[in-house]
Amino acid sequence: MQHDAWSPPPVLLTVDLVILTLRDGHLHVLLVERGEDPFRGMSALPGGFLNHDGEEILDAAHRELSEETALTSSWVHLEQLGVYGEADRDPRGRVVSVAHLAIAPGLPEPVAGTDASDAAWVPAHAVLSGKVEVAFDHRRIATDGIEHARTKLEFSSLATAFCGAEFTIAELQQVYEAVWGTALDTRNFYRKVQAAKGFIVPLGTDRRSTGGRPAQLYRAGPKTVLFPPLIRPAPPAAEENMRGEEE
Amino acid sequence: MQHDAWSPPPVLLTVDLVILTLRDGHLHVLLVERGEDPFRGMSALPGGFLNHDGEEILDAAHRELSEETALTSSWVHLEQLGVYGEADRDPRGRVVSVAHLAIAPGLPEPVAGTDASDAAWVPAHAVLSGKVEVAFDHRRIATDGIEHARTKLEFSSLATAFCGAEFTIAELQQVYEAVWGTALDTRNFYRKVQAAKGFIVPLGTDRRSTGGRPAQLYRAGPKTVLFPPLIRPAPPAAEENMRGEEE
DNA sequence: TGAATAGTGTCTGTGAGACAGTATAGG
DNA sequence: CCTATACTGTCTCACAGACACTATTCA
Repeated sequence: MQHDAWSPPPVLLTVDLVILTLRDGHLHVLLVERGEDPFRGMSALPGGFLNHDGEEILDAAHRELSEETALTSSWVHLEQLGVYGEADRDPRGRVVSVAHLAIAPGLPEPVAGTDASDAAWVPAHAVLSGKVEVAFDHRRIATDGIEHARTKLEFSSLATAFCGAEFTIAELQQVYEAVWGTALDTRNFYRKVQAAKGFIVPLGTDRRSTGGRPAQLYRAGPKTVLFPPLIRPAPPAAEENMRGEEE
Repeated sequence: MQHDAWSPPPVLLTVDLVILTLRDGHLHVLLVERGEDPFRGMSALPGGFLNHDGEEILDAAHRELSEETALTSSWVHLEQLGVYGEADRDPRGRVVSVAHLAIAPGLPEPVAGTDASDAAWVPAHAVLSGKVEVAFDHRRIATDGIEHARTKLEFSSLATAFCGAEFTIAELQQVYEAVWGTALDTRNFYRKVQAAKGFIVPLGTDRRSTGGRPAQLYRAGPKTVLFPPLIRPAPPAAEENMRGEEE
């Protein structure tokens, strides 16, 4: 942190958001259509520059989030993901982006932000697979964000952020299945979420009917870290290479 | 990432390093004595501003690392930790720091860097407990870095970065014990590290004598993520509150 | 042969996955 | 009573922690 008399080179700081939600049982990412150069007309993650008046980075992320989704801070999970600052990532010059991960309960419809021409929920697999082109290094950022969410579902109560204030265990299971992209055994899932004390707490005998037996309602519990964790099933690996990546 | 005609406020970017190593069986952090204002004479994490010529953030971290420890990039683990950009964290103005975590094998002696008056290995607990005062928000950064390393030891082969190219299982166990601050059962440790295929690979029948039976030498294996992981023993909790933090 | 370090084998309980049936509502 | 959804109980196996002894070198 020490410095000499020479003035260090200033950079421009932006905040970019990987906003995830569940729509019809599938994981979606919010993308906006860029209304300005560079990459005008192309899809990109929502985000923007810091305000002038010494705005905090996290505050800027909250601001962008509410501009894009009309979501209040409550019931939204927001955390820092990492810095993306490669020198050539933005043709305008040295622009360093602080990426954030936001998790929101299913939202009715996207809201066009002030800066963006249009906003839309895009299936996560379309972004991951490259079927949808995105500006800058935003595919990388989105990929990192989704993987971060997948991992964090195992060890934290992050999944409840995809649900509203009240939810059933079946809904919670759908969250895990959608984010992980795998089917889970209902009985084992019930056992495990209830074994992790402090994860979810039952709301009296409340219920909600959809044509079958009413379901118990739960809300998020006080615990942030899950113990025991809900380990993600290993994807079918090519024999003797179970889980574990080469260097 | 969209922007208007107004020019966004530039910020100054620094790179700060949490460099960890093992010395006489204890975890140590490298601190430098600041030679410049602000906080002149106080301890701080090594770091500095980006160079002018479009230097990459990771390159800057490598540069600071070698300036401070005379360590080549090889055998050093270096990864991004996070961004620390609170508006009032630096009295000079808006200075945003990209913190990095570096893990190095035991180094003989610290090397005074170009910018720092002095550099010294400080026991991690002295920094965590607050016994050593550090400048800026560097205690927070160091705390986050150490916790990150502790967690990552469970699921990745990071521990081998604390060792040289060749090491014994006993040495590897000392790494885990020092970083986690707990004693481990030798027999279970042997079983687990050998069960995680690709973690360590034996080097023929090489050996090294220190007065007892020669030990098998190993080197780091190709796998980066450990499966099964080496779960950190839960610290003795106050009954019925085993692992899991309040919100 | 004694000291010092390296390495191994077993038992037991808990948790994870596989699996099938019961319970309660609306029509 | 049929359908649709919510929930529960058991068995088995693999892994984790606790624990004690054997192996190899040097002085």
